[in-house]
Amino acid sequence: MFNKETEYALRGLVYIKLQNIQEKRPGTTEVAKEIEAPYFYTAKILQRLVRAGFLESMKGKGGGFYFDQDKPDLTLGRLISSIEGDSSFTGCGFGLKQCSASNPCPVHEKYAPIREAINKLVSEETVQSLATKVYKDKLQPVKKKKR
Amino acid sequence: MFNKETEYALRGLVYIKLQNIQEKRPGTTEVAKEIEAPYFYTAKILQRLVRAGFLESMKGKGGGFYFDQDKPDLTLGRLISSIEGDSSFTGCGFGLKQCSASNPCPVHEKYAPIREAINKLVSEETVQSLATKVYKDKLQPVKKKKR
DNA sequence: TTATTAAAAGACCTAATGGTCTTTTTGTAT
DNA sequence: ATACAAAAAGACCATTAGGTCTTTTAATAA
Repeated sequence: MFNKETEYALRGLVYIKLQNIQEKRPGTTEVAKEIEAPYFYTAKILQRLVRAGFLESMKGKGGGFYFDQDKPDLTLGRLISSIEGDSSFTGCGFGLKQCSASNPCPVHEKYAPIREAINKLVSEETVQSLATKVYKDKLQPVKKKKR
Repeated sequence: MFNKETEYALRGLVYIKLQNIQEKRPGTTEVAKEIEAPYFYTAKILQRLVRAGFLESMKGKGGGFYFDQDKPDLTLGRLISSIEGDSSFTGCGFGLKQCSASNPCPVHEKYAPIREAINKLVSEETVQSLATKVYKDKLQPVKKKKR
């Protein structure tokens, strides 16, 4: 669905936040292992996220990555479009450029509700909200249905 | 949303079908112009579609591309996954590989209805159904709302 | 104040996608 | 029968995405 960089970024950030909740600051090695991404590539991606201001880092012994609690939560939408551009959300879902009279796009209407749902999802959910969910699931696993 | 090849293929096929309805068989030149894609690249893509059995072609004077009316309609899903692989539809929407207990994917549930809607759309709509819509819209433009 | 640890920077490589062009084959109209 | 028109084949090139590695900078613990 997304490109590799976005996927690694998303997974890495959620993991980092998850560790932060537990008062830990994971480093590149740990993150790369956890998200099953190549070490150097992970390092590069995390660097970019720091430069973009989405993430903080500490050098030296005991260093690692962490989120600034004072900054607002990072929505999936902002993260994704910072990496892939916002064409993923704004463009016509089926890539039929002009939806004009002379060249109408026949999928547009049918795709509209889907695009709306996606936009809702990525503007409501944040890296932090996802990490929190994972954390809660860890503590208290989902109840099984009766059988 | 999709890669270029998929986009050009989709747009090209819809255009070809649209011409077929009007008893015409467009050639590469015409298709490329219409979909605003590079001539040679369009040629290559159409060739692939013919080889894949999605489309027929005629060489020589008066030649061009057309659909075999006896073949079943080509769903968007089949077209897309023949070009991009089916990972676009089957994978977890947010690329968080394992949705297991140890590494749960927190977006999965929220994305599920969206994926379903997409799957429905791409399995119901076909190149032919889209072309027919465009054709009808051409003949009888959408009614404007009162104002 | 120095050794060690970890991120930052940036050069570099590889594979995949996107795109171009020339030559060959095939069909059809005349 | 032949000229012409059009697709088929396939080599080739450019750009981007994905990935690797070495060197540098900065922080901290001892």
